[in-house]
Amino acid sequence: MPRCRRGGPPWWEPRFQEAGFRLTISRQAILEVLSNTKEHLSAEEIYLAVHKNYPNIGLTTVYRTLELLVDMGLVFKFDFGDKRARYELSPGPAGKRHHHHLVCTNCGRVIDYTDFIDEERELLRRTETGLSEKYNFKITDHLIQFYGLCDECQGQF
Amino acid sequence: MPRCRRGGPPWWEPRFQEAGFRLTISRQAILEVLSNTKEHLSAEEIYLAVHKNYPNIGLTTVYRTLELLVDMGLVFKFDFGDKRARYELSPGPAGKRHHHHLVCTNCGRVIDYTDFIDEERELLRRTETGLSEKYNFKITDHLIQFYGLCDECQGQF
DNA sequence: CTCATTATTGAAAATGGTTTTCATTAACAT
DNA sequence: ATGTTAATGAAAACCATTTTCAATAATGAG
Repeated sequence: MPRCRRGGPPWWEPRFQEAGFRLTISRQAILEVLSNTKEHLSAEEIYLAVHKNYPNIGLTTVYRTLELLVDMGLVFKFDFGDKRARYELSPGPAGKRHHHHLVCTNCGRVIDYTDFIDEERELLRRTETGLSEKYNFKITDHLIQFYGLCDECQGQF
Repeated sequence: MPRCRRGGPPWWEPRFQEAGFRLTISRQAILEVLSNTKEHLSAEEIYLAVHKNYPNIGLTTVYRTLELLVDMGLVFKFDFGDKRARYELSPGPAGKRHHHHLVCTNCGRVIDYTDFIDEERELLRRTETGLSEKYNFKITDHLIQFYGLCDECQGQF
């Protein structure tokens, strides 16, 4: 079943207009899949989900579209150490909050957390200022991930 | 030319003893290469460096050894987004300081920095405590990287 | 020191996620 | 509508990494 949208066009539509890219069926389908999941899907998982409704959309297109979406900043690409890239729709204008990830090194589970983002933002600000002065390096992005054992996996050790 | 060591056995030797692994020529050669560079070498680069002195050590062994060293905690494995893993000798007992990385998204240059590590440690401590309580997640490691434009690449945009 | 045991190794082949090629199709401006 | 050009699908290529398997070397026992 579709998510609650008030019929209006999805927020990413103007982004295509501006950038001059065509908003094709494939691209919409892939964005739909990403917007309807809380998971961190791999390219193949996205392909399989899209394939249910659009059996003629190929894996190649999924890869190409994801690359485009990442370049456009609509989608984030992550590496959680399981040998394949995983994708996640960016928070968007009024969407999810910015978050980071906890990765269980035993079972691979990934937990999103939005707590402590404020502290991290403060760290980021100071680091950015400092490093910018020292190395003349302009920070545009950051990656913060924590690794460890999740609830269920702690018992095993 | 060899680094200044006072002839004593390298610090990683006992780690092999304890773990019950054999400290073979290959493993020593690879550790030597890693301890004599400031770069973030890829498996192939390590292979090429080792190959100069030990032409009979194969790439397979380099991969296998690196995996072992990472498991033993003697070496860190990083992904800077250039499609291959890069390796770095762990700080060791009296070695380099713990550091994080600045990655230039234009030229790929990687800068190590040890500044602000204290702030990060503080963030880590608080985050660890908080997330541990909320999700019962035991943090054992973290990955913090900043992306942006290095000194030289800023002019291009 | 010698031998047996078992970890380690090298070469070649396999793996598997991702990218490229190229002919075909479909979006969009006019 | 229609032409231009971006976007697509299928198959092949790519390429870092892993696996296979027979050969070799490190270590402990005697």
